[in-house]
Amino acid sequence: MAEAGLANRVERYDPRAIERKWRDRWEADDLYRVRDDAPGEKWYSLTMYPYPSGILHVGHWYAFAVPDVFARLQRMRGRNVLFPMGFDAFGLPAENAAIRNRIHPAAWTFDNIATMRAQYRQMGAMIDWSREVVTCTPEYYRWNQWLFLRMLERGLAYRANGAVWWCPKDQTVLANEQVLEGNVCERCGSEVYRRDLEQWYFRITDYAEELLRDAEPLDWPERVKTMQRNWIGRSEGARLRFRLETGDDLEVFTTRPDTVWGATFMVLAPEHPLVPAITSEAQRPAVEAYVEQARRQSEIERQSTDATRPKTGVFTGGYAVNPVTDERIPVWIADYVLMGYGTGAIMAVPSGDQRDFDFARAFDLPIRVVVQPEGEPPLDPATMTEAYAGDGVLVNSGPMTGKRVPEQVPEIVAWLAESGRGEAEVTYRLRDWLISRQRYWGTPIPVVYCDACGIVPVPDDQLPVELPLDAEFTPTGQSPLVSHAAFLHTACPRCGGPARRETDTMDTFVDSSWYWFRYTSPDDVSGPFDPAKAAAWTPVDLYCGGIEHAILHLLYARFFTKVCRDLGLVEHGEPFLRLRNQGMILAEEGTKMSKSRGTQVAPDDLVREYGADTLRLHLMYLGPWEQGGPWNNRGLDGMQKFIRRAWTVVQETADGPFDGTAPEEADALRRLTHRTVERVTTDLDDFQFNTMVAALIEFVNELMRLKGTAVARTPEWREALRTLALLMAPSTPFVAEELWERLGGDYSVHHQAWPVADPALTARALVEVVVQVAGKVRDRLLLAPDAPEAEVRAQVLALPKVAAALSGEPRKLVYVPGRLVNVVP
RNA sequence: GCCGGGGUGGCGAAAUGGCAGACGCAGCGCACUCAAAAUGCGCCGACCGCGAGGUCGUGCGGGUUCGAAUCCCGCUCCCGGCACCA
Repeated sequence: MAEAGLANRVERYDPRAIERKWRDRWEADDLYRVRDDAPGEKWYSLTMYPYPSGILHVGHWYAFAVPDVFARLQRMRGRNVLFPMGFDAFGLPAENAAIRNRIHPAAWTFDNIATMRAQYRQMGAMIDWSREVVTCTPEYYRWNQWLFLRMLERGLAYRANGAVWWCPKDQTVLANEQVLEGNVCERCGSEVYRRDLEQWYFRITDYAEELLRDAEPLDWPERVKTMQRNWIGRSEGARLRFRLETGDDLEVFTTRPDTVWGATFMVLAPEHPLVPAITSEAQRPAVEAYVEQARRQSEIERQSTDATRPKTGVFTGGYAVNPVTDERIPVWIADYVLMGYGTGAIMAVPSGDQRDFDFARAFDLPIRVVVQPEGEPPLDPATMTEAYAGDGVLVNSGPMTGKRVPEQVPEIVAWLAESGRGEAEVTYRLRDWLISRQRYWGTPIPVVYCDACGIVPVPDDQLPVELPLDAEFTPTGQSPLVSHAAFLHTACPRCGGPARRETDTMDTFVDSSWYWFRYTSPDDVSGPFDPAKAAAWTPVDLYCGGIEHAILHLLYARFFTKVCRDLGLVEHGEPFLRLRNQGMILAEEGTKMSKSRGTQVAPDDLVREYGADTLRLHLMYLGPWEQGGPWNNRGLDGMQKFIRRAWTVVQETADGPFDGTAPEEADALRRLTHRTVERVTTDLDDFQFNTMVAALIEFVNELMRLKGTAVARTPEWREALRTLALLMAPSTPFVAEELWERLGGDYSVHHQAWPVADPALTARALVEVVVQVAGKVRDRLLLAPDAPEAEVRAQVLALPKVAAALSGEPRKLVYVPGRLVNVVP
């Protein structure tokens, strides 16, 4: 009978039943509802919201379940934690899926959201769904429009000509990703080309300096900061003025104003506005042909072309005057000069710049040495094989000859400025943000075009400009909204006359540039968010997401935050104080997971078989979270085994009685418990989830070893079991709740305080100290961690193994208390 | 080309100046079982040795140190980012 009773008491671990039970209970109790006024210091943990692409794969779990562990730790520490969730619901894939399957993008999107929402519930993440944000709803994108209008008022949104892809057959603009290799339209296969069209831009370049400077103190991965720094691309130099023979001034930007005496020709970007004016009649056909050919290449293509590609270009027939030498120098055009950077024109100094050197050699243009490296034989233009861009002394440089560079560059710039030839300038690589998209599934840009009044913003009280759901979005070669008469034709808000709406929509990166503010007041109808609530919750304390957003999203989000600050909506200028990037989960063979090749791993099947807790642990245990790596199914069994062992220990020993004594063993157990608390806590704080799990496993392994001994009847054992449930709560929320209940704890384990390690108990009473002779381990000693050196020395030298390895007196003895002794012969 | 990150058992990894390989997977052995599964316990870098034990070992070559996977110099391979930005 007794045996049967015992067998009944030890239930089998059944993840499906346990997880269903607690999921229902938590939802019924609204366990994860976040209250603005709850006690505790606020903690805003944010994970990049997903695109509703269909179903969750393990990558989504990796990105979300692991940060959930961290957020749960903060909550148990007594913080008031916001850990919200939403969907980045506008975008190209919905439109493409709609065209392919003939369903409406809205239907496709909301179906996917429903599926994915249910999957996130499986995960056991502590999401407060009442704060969910879905960006394709008018309640959300209305505020994209509102923010756009505020930016328009301040000149931060503007309309300008920009080069875009144009398909002559479909008569439409194409997105960059619709242009296939060889500059071919993805729909009709026609050759496409660049065309200047008016587009909307955000003036992010106004914030270039601030974006650069404010990134420095952020607790972000260094590589992300470096990528942003490079993207912004600050260059110090000077703007110099050259006089053209047509009478126009031609301005150039250079980082080497000290080399202007070596400028022997000039090069303009093919699109430069002065090209037609400076071109001679004799050269005009060649110039026009070159300009036309350059137009067919995208800016991206031109920028990313290998720098070793042979230089191409054409002489315009025109000349400029070098402002310091008064020499007449030829003006060329070449596609290695980019219209979008600096002034779109350069002074070419072939002796000091490799590109100019290559160009000069290709077209037999003069080269003059102006910087001579010190202590080297004089450079000779006739025999040089490459440009010299290093330090040195100026030669052939009129009054500045003999100046050392770079030390004396400021003096040279001052001299140039005094004589009116130019001035110091800082230039950035960053371009303004082109937000127009000739696409349907996005936020309509809230302006109208009136023949009488021009561009007229839609007044705030007419927002949102709703995206019509009955638009014909199958491909006709036209932007969908253009053919929607009821949308297109409207009355001018200013004069009441007939007007046309803007039919372009906004880049979906606009949606994600402020969404975390919306979580703080998702139902606000008076503004994008409630400034008081935003002030209470933001900036975000911890932002988690993929490294692929290192530049665009994170830069745009920082820009929007600064704009919101300048609009008086928030006080801070940086949205995310701490950033962590998860690595990518790859398919088992180490390649990217792919839907089409069937290498995606579906978490639902794994949850059915193992439960969410096991899957969460497995993802944490795969390796360092910031590194990612190939998926494997096998490790799941190990994690399941760990949970079952924890389960077994608790089931078998939870009922006590805990009235026994075992002085030495109980003391050792307490020390182990506290040491485990310390390891788990510091590993979680350091985002080292894999070693955190290892600490839990070691703890359970030890409890397994001890469960049949007297120590399992002591109060210390009860403390150990309760601590185990608490330490498991963030990682395995379901089974931890079940164990906690079994241990008689108050509901819920997720409302308990995180255990704190007592430093007096984390130290071992005795430690094994390694004894080395000449750096080789010869023996070990059990010593108190603070044993005095004299005593240790005597003990060590008395060891037979040490004596054997040593002849005579040691030269030296190194003692690191609690670690090792090294005897140096 | 420039800037990051990395190279440790059969595999994922740990150790960031102090016992290399914690922990897990796989494998092997034992117990339980009629048997298998499940579970529990043990072994598990290479070489030499019957054994006690010894020698070697963290991509390669050097250096610093009583002591190096860890720090420094040089090289090599892999991954990521940027790349004609004047």
